[in-house]
Amino acid sequence: MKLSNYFLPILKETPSEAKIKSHQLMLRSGMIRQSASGIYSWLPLGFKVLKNIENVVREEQNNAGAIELLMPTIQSSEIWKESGRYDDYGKEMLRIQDRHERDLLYGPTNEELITQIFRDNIKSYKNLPLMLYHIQWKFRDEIRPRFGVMRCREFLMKDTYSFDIDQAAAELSYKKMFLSYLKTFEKLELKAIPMKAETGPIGGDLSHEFIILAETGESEVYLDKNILDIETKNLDYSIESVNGIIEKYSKFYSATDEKHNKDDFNQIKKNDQMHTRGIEIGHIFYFGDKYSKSMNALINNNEGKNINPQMGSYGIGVSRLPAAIIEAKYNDEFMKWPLSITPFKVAILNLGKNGDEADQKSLEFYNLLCNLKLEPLLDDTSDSPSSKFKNFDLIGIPFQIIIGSKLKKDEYEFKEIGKDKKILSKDEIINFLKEAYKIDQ
RNA sequence: CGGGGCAUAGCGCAGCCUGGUAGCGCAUCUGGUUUGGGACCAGAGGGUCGCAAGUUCAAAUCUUGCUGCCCCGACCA
Repeated sequence: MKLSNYFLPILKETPSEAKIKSHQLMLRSGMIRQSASGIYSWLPLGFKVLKNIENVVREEQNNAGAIELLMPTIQSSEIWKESGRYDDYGKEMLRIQDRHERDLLYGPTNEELITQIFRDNIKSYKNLPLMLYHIQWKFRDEIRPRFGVMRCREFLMKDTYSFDIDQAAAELSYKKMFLSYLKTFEKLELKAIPMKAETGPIGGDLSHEFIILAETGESEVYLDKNILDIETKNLDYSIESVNGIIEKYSKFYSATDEKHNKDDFNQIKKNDQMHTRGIEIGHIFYFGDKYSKSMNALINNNEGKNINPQMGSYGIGVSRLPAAIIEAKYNDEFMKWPLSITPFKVAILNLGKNGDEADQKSLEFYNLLCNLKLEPLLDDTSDSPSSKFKNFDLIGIPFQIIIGSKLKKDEYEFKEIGKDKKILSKDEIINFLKEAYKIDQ
């Protein structure tokens, strides 16, 4: 993409309504614009990041054996009346009437709908276990939206639902998701810590929140530092690995303030005690037959008896993640996106003038990178070099190729954000990028 | 919903107290000079001062009501 053809409205100044760095940065770098309190438009740059995150999440759901489908944003009130949540959910649910004065709602979550789909189509234990998920916009009419996309009313969520024949099988599904969450957040370069959680209005008794540490986080958290050292890089979905995963974490103390227990916490060595804040980026629940029972979802077990399947649900706040990642990775001078989700893989800063050598070198390099699927963003505007430097440090594309008039024919300045500039040849840069992004050719 | 604050050009703000021609910086457009860490000169465009009512000869400015937005709290992915 050439910047001269792109839509990237960068703000030099910070809008006064943004109070935390992720919100400020997302506004300044032209990722989002607010439409109403807690409701945002995603501009091209932000949209790319969002879609890339969505894909990382999707890929790992698929690896875990979950199957993607898509349910609507608007739901009928009927099924919510069946489960009893039409009244329980309260004012957070946005209720709508159509022209026939039928009661509809903008879905805040999808347990009812997925249970309906399940009960209408699955009748036998032979079809279990089953994990279904979708990535869809939700609406919760929060009392107080804040912090940009971190806590908004309309948000994109990945929600998975598991159906199993009995509790033991359901716990295995739960552990699978637990593991897939660790892998997902690992790919996003986030250190996510699972913590035992309250189950809230969704109900049930086995539940974990996945939290990343950040001073601006909304939850207070207490933990044993050693939990941060648990290795998540080489996890696989073997039965041993899945079965052991929760135990690995339960060896070390970690809790949000709701579940915090002072006595337990004080048994940790003083040096290992950590009290800080965190951002919740995922939440998983096992809730048994809460919905399958109230909504009369029945399957035949291997004795020919009708039973209610055991269910769980597993959410990841996809639209919250860009902000959470910024909170975790921005260091007051520059932003560097994780390679797995960066909006462009490499930036080319053309410091030359129309038609001069640097300009030509930039275009050639640009075309080459496009052909290699290294998705470059070329700054071909006539802005001053210094303004280009500032803009690109703000946007956070991990690598920059800087092409000015200083260097010889096959010399280019190459910078990885946060590190010193190097002078490299074209081939060296391309090999480096191919390796960084694991592109073979 | 309780408490606090804000609303003037795309963004950041001044003007309001003490009523009388709507301003500054950035951004935008035109022309020119520039070009390695947010360049310079000259010119231009852009506003029902959030909405409504009231007071007044006269309201961005004073009064009342409404709406929107932000912050703190209770609630949450």
